[in-house]
Amino acid sequence: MAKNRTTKDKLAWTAAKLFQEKGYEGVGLSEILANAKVPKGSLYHHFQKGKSDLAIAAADFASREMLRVIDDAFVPAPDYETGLTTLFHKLAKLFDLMGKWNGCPISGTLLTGAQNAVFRQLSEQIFETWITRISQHAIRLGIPENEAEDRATHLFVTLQGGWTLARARSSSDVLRTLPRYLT
Amino acid sequence: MAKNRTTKDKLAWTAAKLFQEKGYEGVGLSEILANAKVPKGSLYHHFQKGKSDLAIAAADFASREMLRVIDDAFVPAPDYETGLTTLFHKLAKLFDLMGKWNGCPISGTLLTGAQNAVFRQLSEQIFETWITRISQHAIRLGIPENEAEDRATHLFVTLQGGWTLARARSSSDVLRTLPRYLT
DNA sequence: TCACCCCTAGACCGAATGGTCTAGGGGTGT
DNA sequence: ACACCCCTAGACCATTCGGTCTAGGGGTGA
Repeated sequence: MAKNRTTKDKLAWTAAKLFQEKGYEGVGLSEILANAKVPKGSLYHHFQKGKSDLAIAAADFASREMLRVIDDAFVPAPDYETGLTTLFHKLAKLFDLMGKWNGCPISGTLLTGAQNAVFRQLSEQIFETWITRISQHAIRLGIPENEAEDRATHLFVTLQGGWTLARARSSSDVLRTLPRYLT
Repeated sequence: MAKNRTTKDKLAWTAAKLFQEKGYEGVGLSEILANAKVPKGSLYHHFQKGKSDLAIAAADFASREMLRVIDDAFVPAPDYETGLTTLFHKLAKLFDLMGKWNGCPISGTLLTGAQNAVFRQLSEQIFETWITRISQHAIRLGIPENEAEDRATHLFVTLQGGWTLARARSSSDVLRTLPRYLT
């Protein structure tokens, strides 16, 4: 987790954490403010549109962190399968650390609540970024180019679904068994 | 979709629909009441604990419908692979019908919002019901018993993740390509 | 040292939230 | 025909929601 150097960062970080736990609609501004120990005036100074701008910043924040985890798993890996297995194990550990409750930071923040074209579009863009990144690692690790995108999508889908099941079960075990299906 | 014979059913059905669209926290009581054309007094007569009881009824409702779709796909299938492919195609069609926005009715209703032990537990129970049902079909269609649970879990995870990606992309295409990974 | 301005601080706002409570309409059993 | 009671109906409640606005603290540049 990054640190809260500035007030703006602190807000984005706190919001990301809370949205992931309870979803966009499930968190009130007052709760975010109280957690970040920042007054309302500061929020609206840094994020003119208020809660929705904050959600975008939070999603961006979370996405960058996810990309970091992906890189950490795949960069040192000798092949795609090893990288992927490491990724799932890393995420299982993360899941446990977060109290076995949190959902996907992106769908929890952007795909919850009323239809919002901007949110939906941003979530799509972020997901494609993840898939592309995984795909690049796959190619680098010897997966044929015409297969890589497909493999990456499969991985993403499995991860997304596995996380949901893990959440319902309150157990990260599923996440650790999933690589079996992807090799 | 079942019909709204009684006021109670109408409420559960309307709530299920709305929770699936916007999540538990994203829907107000007043919106449900207006859509169902039912006064508040009736709601609290049929569901003493109010919104949370309504969510439980809605999830139950949605779960039964999902089981029906699963059966519809697998019962006439000659083998597991065919059944599974039919299931994904049926759900893709459903996804399109619902305006390409709705999420999983269970996670949207129960796994959104603040930590709630009852909701979490119910979601787990419902998901396991689905997996068990799929597993039973698998066995009936010739999958070895010691593999069936595993295959069913894999299917569920793929479905759950695929639906999320379909939602972000506003396209049911992914859902149609997923069976490829499951055979 | 002083003026400037970025940012913090929180009081305040109307609207909407989930929930409670009292009345009364209308179908049913006798 | 009457009494009973299930259910509808919606006014009303405190609380919280997201958002606006004015004041002032405090660091920086000249």
